[in-house]
Amino acid sequence: MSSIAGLKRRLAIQIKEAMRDASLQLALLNHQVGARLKLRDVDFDCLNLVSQHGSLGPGALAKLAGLHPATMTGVLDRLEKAGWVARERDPDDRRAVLVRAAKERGREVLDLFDDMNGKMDEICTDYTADELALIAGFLRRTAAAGREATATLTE
Amino acid sequence: MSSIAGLKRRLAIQIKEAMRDASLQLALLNHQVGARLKLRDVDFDCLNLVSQHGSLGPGALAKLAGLHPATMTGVLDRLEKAGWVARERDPDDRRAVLVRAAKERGREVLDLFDDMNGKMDEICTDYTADELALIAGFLRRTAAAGREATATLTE
DNA sequence: ACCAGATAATATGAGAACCATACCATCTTC
DNA sequence: GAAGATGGTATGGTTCTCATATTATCTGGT
Repeated sequence: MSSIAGLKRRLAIQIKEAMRDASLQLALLNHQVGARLKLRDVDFDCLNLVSQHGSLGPGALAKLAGLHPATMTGVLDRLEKAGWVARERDPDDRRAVLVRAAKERGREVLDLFDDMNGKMDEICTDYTADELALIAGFLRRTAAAGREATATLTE
Repeated sequence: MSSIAGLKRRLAIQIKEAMRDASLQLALLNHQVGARLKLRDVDFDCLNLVSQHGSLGPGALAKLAGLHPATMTGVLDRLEKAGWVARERDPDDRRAVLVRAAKERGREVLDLFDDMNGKMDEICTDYTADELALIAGFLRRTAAAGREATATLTE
């Protein structure tokens, strides 16, 4: 009943609930930040993917985001017009296009996340270095799990 | 340079990066799960808000989700038609409407998250009860910070 | 080298979504 | 009870999404 295993099971449930809540809240925060930047949610997600992956084609990006390729054309049109990304021709394949994030506007995003970042820093001060490393590892594993679960669902 | 404070600062940055990555991946996972259920991203978010808050009106829901009230009418029309939520009249205020999540379809969602939940359980087995409690607390504080940061941005 | 088929991206057009405004019903205050 | 506030939704114009078709380029087989 109150075995260690049972306790851990309950804690795992709490973690999943808390992660779900955090995920929802961060999505809503993204929505607000995006709104300030005149960015649609899906556009913001795509911009983040481009930032993360460095440089990739519209097709690959559409696959990652779970969007139709034609939809990605529209997303990139908006992002390019607003100066968030640039389309470059792939030197090795003249059909292909490479999307690159424009570095200049990164500061605007950071400013809007400033409040949230400050709060996260405050929270972090309450933990030891070992504890922070533990949490960082957990979050990285969670992100990886999300990536895999998404891939499983799309294949 | 390699003081404890400096180390902690670097770890805090890593945590913020990992959290941002996890948030993006979970958003993409939500997108895939939603797609299987014929749910738009925004509809899924609203459904989660209703599940979380129990019962509330379209107006309050629109405020939480950062949407225009008229948009929420469309969201609720879709959710109601597909049987995800029910609109009930508020007995105390005949203008008002109360939105309630329909319990029946919860299983469908859980099934689609089954893979992700299993992966999270696996990850959790690698931590002690104390560590899990620490992580759960951190996540709850992160969710709260997100809520506050969003509120600050919308006011 | 050439041709057939595959691949990358985008144009087109139909249907749907989003939201500003207007509107109706009901509540609250004086 | 009247005036204004509030909650929700109908309407209509703009924008977005995506299936399909199109164009340009690449690849493999002969």
